Amino acid sequence: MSVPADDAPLRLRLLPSWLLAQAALHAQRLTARRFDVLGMRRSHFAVLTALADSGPQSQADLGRRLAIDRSDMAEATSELERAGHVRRTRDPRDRRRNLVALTPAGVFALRQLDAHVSEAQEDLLAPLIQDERAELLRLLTRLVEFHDAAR
Amino acid sequence: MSVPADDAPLRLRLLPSWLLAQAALHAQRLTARRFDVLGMRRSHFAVLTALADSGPQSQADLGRRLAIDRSDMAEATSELERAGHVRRTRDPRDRRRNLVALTPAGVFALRQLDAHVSEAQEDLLAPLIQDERAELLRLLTRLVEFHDAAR
DNA sequence: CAGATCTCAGCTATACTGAAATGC
DNA sequence: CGCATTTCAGTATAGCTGAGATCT
Repeated sequence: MSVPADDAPLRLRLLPSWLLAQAALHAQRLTARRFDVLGMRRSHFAVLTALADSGPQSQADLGRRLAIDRSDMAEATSELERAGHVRRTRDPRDRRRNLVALTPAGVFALRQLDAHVSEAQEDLLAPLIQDERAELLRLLTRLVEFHDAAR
Repeated sequence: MSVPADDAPLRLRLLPSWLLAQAALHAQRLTARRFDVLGMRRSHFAVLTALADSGPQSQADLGRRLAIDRSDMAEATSELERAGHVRRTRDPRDRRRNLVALTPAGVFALRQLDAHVSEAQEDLLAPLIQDERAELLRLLTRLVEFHDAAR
């Protein structure tokens, strides 16, 4: 039985950036499958989640919050609108902005997505016990916050 | 000061797959810059490292070791060959196989890459102390090995 | 005027699939 | 024959850039 993690050169196996890339790839495969079934992608889930969390927002705000590019936000929002999951309206107080808001169908879709995403997390973290999961989250959060701030 | 990690919805901030994606993206930005300067990409570095570690190998073996697709391996190998960093020869004992071997220029390039990659790791892990770095490596390795095995 | 927002066209890297040619 | 290896063409996603139109 020969698998990458066993056979990869030691230099790579000990390289944080390589490990992160491999782990993220596994995570992405686990979630992508589920999003696919519902005809969605990660960015759609992120946008719906942000709207449920903080209410109607402009695309620019969503993009900043979710670290999604303005250009990709425009596309994702269009797709969500076409699917009936969000409504886009001109912000009357600043007519440059699109106010994006959840529709009832969007709320429903998000509930389905949440269930699928939770399953994927369980699959992803299967090899770790509770304390290890918490520690991994803590360390990743520390990394992400540090590098987000340094921009 | 508003940055994604502070403002992102709590559901996302606590989502392992999301955190992994964000962390891997930061890691990738840190390494990509350095590879770019040398006209290389991550797969080139991985291939050179595997060849330095275990000697001449077929593309199929390299692909399995490094979790790089056969198709992408063919392209990366061609690019490395064009740059003079590897030599491709038909394996006389199995003429389906390309034996890929490091050239002196490849050894030299790898030394440069190693230095740049090490810098990037330091930048990436800056917010963590030694014990935390070791723990992160341990947890990521556990994750990756588990999911590699489950294929 | 400078600067923010949105949109669109287009680019690159990465991961992956299908099929053909070749050889075991 | 079935199967492995390499190559090529093509697909999809993600991240990103530049430019133009619109608005503050």
